[in-house]
Amino acid sequence: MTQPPDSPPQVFASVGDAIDALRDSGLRLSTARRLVLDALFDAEGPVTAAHLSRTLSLDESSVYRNLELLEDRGVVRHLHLGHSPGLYVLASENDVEYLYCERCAKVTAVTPDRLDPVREQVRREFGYTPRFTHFAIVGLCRDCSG
Amino acid sequence: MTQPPDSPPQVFASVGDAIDALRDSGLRLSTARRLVLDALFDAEGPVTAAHLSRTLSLDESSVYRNLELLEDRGVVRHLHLGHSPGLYVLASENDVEYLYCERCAKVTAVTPDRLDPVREQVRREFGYTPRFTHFAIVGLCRDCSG
DNA sequence: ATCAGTGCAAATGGTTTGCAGCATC
DNA sequence: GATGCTGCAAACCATTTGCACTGAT
Repeated sequence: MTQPPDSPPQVFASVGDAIDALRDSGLRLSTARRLVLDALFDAEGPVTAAHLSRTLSLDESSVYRNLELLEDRGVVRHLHLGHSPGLYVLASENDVEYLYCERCAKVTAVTPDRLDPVREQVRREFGYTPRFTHFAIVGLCRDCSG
Repeated sequence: MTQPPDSPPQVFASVGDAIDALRDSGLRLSTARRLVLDALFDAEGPVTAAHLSRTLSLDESSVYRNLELLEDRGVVRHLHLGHSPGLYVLASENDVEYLYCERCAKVTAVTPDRLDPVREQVRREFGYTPRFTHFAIVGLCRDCSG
């Protein structure tokens, strides 16, 4: 169950910085933790816990525990594209929002400011301020909406 | 896995009509099926399979099988509000779209035409045509967005 | 009498939890 | 040496599937 801003995003320039900060807050730097952080720093985009578990040869429960801990600390966040399992990314100052094609699975990531007009329109019209960082906008991309 | 328009919505004025149509298409009218349809006709809003199973004293697998069958026939559809399990409703000519507050769980249902301007804006700007019938717009309602 | 539809039980996928041992502080 | 973190196993929730039996046609 993930509520809005779990914690303010904590952005670090490198794995080292992130680890320093974590150590300072009284956590240990285990091999698994370092591997997960490394992988997230290197990742192209959001990845699943299963993927991390497989590629890093770590137990899935351990991966989930680390991701949860990092998410609580604001270092990581997760999102859902339609029915997809949780996808994990490093948090960034301005968390990216996603559009997802439910037909061809194409994903487009955009900075929140680009969706602000949409957000504003929904807020004015319906009183809800949408957040597409955690649950993507789901629909059909240009190619699929024929 | 649910793709866009599973089938065009089949709208019936009463349970009887729906059942007639189903029988015509070669299906049997079992007690369980009738109970599920009755319950959906009577329901205030979208309900879970678990809820139907409990209140109707039917096996959950049977409920899921009936819902799936009805969804394939366009009589029923299902949706997700954030992390919620599947919620099932009768299909209607113009399927309602939902806004969901991830803080207080408030739900607002609106007719698609009211969201058309938003849809159009997203389409113009990003090339995606969002469909909020299956995955709701998730964010904060007025009261919760302080 | 046929065979679609049922309940029960077991399997699935994603995620969480309990626990005993290991490794980091 | 204390204890945070690990892997393993088992549990969890939502959903699906296999199967032998039952009941609508």
